Amino acid sequence: MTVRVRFAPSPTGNLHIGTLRAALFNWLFAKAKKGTFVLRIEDTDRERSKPEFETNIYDGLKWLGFTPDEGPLEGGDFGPYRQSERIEQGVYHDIADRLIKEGKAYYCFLTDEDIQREKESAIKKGIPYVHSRKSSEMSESEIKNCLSEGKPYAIRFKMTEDKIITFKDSVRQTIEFDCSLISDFVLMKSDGTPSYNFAVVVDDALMAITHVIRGEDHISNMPRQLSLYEALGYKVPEFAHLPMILGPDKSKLSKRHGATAVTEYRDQGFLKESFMNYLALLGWSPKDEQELLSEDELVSQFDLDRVHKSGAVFDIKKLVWMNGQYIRQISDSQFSTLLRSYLSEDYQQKLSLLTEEKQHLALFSVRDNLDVLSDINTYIDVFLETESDYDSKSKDIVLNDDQRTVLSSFLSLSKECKSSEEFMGCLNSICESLSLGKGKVFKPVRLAVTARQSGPFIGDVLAFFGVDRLRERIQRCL
RNA sequence: GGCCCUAUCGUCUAGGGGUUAGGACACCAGGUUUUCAUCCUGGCAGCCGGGGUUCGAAUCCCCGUAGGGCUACCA
Repeated sequence: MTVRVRFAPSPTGNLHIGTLRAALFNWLFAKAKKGTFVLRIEDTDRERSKPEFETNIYDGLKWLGFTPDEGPLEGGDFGPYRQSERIEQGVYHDIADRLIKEGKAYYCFLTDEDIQREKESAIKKGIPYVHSRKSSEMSESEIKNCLSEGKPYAIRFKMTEDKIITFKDSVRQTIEFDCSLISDFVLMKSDGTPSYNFAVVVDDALMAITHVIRGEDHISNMPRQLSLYEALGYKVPEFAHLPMILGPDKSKLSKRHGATAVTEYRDQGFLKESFMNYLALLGWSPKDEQELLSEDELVSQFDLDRVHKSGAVFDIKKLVWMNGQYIRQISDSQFSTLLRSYLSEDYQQKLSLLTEEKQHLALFSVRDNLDVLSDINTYIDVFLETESDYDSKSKDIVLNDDQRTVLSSFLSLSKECKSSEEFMGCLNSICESLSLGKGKVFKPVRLAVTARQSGPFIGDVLAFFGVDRLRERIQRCL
């Protein structure tokens, strides 16, 4: 049987790290098993679901290349793939009706206040709250009356009592629940939309999902969902519950931690390679100790049996390190194209005025300095600022005698220099002839030439400006 | 409160009866072009606690403790 997995986000917010990691694991599993990766939009929350969030989810998936095999935009044989559209088709309504007829569900006319009162009295008595099931005892004529009066109602599922329900999780071991502790839960809300627990079971079954891979926060829903599978006579899929991704305070990663949309990481200049690689290592580990893994390596090595059980703190520092690794690893042309796209419009404009050679020099001189690609805008300033910008900074430069000596000897020795290598040769020979350490020579040159203490590789900087412009700047400092 | 899950360096993790408990990030020191970096080398640092089982426990079991999740007509 071919594997069918699904990624089922709700468009009630931008795509977040935790959600994306679930997508990644589903996608990796589908690729590894040559299965089908289904995208289902769970937009049953009419209040909070927004089209722009669905777009953001698509943007995030697209960035990493997780193209759904079936989904709202892709289509497929098990559609529609938006729950809102499935509601319109009456999918859930029909099934809920069937459960009522079979006596497995009932109309519930209790108001929020009624339920609140039940809860409070349970707390007072110190016993766990379980829904009272009052409405299920109504006679048929009572029900008809309420219905014809137009009284708002929900449809509740009658939980099996006095039963221990068990399932085997692919990540953990056997987990069991005592059903007598679980309330009759809502199948259809009073607004006619299905609840999460109902919709998820119906859709996973109807979409022939074979493996449900999702966050650990769904474990507590298992007794409800498993009871539904049983009541509906559906085949139960395999379940794998992924550990949570945590913030620095070890609670579930959320906006509180500044957990921004996945697209913001893209916009800052994290590479999709490093983002995917890092995320894969959050909750899963390969057999050997290699940590830098390509997409293909990830796919070929991924398996559910190496998924971890405990939560993992999202460590931006390691992501940054990994991003640097990939920035230095990708091809020159890839680097150049990608990096240019992160340049501000102003810098793009200024850069385009330069020769190819100078553009290349400016872009590649900072490759080792970059953590994220958008950093280019702070580094490249030294190459693109106007002469008057430079002047305003350089006028405060104060040089000592040694530094003046270095600069004058640079002036006389660098006349023939053109390339980065030639300039470095020149600087090194100054070190020797003046018996000075490299820092004593490099520093004043950089200072005089750029009016900065640090910056891109000095050889490239000198080659970029060329002898004439260097001479001009240095003489103004002396 | 009830139910469920989890527990190896600060962080991500390997290891699952006998290991000098391994790697990575971060941090510190040294070396590369005494710039910021990159890169290389070295260092610091860990099995939550208590009981059992066993010749032997970080590893298996139980109990604590801690953290997390769920307890919605959110998903």
